[in-house]
Amino acid sequence: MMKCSKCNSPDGVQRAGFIRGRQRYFCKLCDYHFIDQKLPRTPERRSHQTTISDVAKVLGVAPSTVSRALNGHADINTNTRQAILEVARQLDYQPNLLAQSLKSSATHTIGVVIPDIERPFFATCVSGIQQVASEAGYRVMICQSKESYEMEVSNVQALIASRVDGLLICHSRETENFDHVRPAATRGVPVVHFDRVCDEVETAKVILDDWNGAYNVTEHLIEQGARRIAILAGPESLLISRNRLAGYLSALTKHRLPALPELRTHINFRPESAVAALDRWLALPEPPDAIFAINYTNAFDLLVALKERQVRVPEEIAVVGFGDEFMAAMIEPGLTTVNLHPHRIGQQAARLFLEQVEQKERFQPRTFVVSGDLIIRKSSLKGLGGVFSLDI
Amino acid sequence: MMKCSKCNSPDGVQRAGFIRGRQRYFCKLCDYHFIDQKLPRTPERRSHQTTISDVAKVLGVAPSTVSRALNGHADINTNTRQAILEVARQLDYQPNLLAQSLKSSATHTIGVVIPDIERPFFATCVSGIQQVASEAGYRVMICQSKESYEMEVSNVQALIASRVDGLLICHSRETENFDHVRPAATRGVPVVHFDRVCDEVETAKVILDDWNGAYNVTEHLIEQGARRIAILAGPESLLISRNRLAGYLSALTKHRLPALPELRTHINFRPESAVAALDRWLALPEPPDAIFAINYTNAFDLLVALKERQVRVPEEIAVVGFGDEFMAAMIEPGLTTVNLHPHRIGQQAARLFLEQVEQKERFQPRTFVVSGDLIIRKSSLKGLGGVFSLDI
DNA sequence: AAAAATACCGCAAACGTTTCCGAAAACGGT
DNA sequence: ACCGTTTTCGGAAACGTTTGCGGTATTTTT
Repeated sequence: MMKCSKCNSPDGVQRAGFIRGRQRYFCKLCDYHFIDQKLPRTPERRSHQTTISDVAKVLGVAPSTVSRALNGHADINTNTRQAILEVARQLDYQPNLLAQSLKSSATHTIGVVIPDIERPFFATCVSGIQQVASEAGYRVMICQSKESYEMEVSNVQALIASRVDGLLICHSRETENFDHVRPAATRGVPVVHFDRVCDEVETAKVILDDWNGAYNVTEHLIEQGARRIAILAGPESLLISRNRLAGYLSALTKHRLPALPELRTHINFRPESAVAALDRWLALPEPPDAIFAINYTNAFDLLVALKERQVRVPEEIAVVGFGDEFMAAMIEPGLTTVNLHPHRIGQQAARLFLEQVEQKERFQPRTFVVSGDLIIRKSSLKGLGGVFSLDI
Repeated sequence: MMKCSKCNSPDGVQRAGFIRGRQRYFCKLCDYHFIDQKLPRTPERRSHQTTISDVAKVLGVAPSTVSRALNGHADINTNTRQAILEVARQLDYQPNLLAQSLKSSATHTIGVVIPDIERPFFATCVSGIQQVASEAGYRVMICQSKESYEMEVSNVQALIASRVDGLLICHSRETENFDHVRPAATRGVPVVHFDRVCDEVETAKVILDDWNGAYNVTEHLIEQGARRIAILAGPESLLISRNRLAGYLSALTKHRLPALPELRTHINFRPESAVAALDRWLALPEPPDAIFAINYTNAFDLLVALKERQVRVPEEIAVVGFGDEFMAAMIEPGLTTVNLHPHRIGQQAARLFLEQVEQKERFQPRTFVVSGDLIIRKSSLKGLGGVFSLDI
């Protein structure tokens, strides 16, 4: 018969049902329930990681002493500290960051949400973020929304649940509701917006200087002798679209050129729409002599389509884009664009986060503007077309 | 006088030095040390997150009951469970993943180390990894080695310290020692290599089919009528370089073409070296009629240099690259390349990790080969040059 | 009616740190 | 010898979960 695991005798032991598939017993003498075979408390821990307690045990000191020694606390004797450091080195002790994070509720991790890592602009932003972050001892967790509002929200929630120390986000194109980045939703986790920002929530922001970039690029076209400058703008709802349009219009006004409505088209950035707009312009009695595409991929679409249609660039029509990528220099003719410095944008976003961590409640949300540089290549050099050598 | 905080009387209380800047007292009657003003144990917790205990307290049940209810355990009464779920919803309870991870020693995070996120190939790999990972409920932590061995090692260590569940790595160009990815160093964390793998450590690997890709692209050139096919190879030490060279040589042999030593150049992928090699070839009494650049950026360098030198592509010299990127389709003439499917590579690497997690010790490391597809564009269509329309 | 089984839930020990508080010993000045 | 001081260290609680096992009430079976 079964022996009571307390009094160690079989007297008074009776069965008492099953629990989780195992037979249970009851000792009347001891008034004690028990199971036939207990599991060992720690079943041969797989790949044991050295802990503070292990170090402490070797030296016969308390875990708290080891912790203090490792963290450079003052209250520890120099000899003790040396001994502890030595043992820790020998045992290859590595602090468990999870435990540290749980205790301190700081993960030293920042979450980044971007629409698409495959787009060079965002990849470069991430690179900038990561550089600043890793220099400050932060790790980076990256999520892609793939331009979907739902994915964006779920990414934000996942990052918050992972207890990131901060959230750097560039909204998806679909996003119109921003409740998921409000302090209530992020549980007070600092949020920094970059590139596609939103006004509804008071956060630190990094934006690029759309207005000035568009102004400069338009002015450049005018200086090249263009008088009928078309603009291939994006959706009117988009802030970047509005700002770039405004810069373009200001440059026209400044140089006393009329803003012709037939030379302004809003598209959704799709290649087909860009080509369709081009064909409408080419069919005009007086086609444009320059086109400003506010999206860099559309500028490429135009270059290709113009070549197919045997229109000489820049002599007949100059083309400028917005956003300088590797390709802009490689294509023939080289594309004149504004370098948006995505690396700087990322760096700055990360710096704003660090600032916020340091200043805590004292931090005043502010907006940092990263200005672009005009990069002149062949596609816009009407006057001097062909004279310049390839700019690679 | 100071009152003893135990017997609450000033009798027998005497000062007993300072500790951490604060006056200490000693009550002789109680044999008890104390400080003048104790800190409250929990000084108004900032932004309190709802915990299991909070939910438990509301309902007057034990935290363990709440835990079981939320995790769908069997031992909970339906009414109790409903009530707990309801309260958890009301209090917006979100489990603390840090605590869960600490307990289960599983973070549901995988670490990825790549040379450079700004390179489209790697960005796309990451995208593939992330898609598979997030579908399986894993988060992704990304590090860049920037082609530096030291950074790679420190990235690996940081990820291991963060207790990632797995490590997906593409080595830097500098890396020749692989101790940092050995099981001892990664503390048993599963490692999956992709793209740039190493033979020294027994891990799951995902590689691209360099040999076949090179073979196919070379054969394609031969079919187009090329007979003097030059190869712009990479450093001989690189595995990809050797494999692609071997594929190229096999295609030549298969078609009974001689492998001419003067048409083979090993470079370090630098644009200047590519152009220098080209100029040497053009100076030959009998220049090549096709060039296979095993690196896609070098293929672009060649196209640009050939245009500068007024050499017609593909009529005089055909050019093919390796690795299909956005640009290959955009440039004029379109570049014939092998699509390496970086997205699939990433997906497969993530899948191998998931497999390893599932099978645990039973997992047999295996190597998965992702084969490339030949993408034919204008730059190699010698026979039919100009007939095809732009492939965008 | 006693024994056995079931259903449900609580206690407490972990996971690995950090840190508040107090103890003990050593020290120094009357 | 006494008292105040300093130095150094240990105990234990806490961070928020999960989970093995035991207790109790209720139901079912002999």
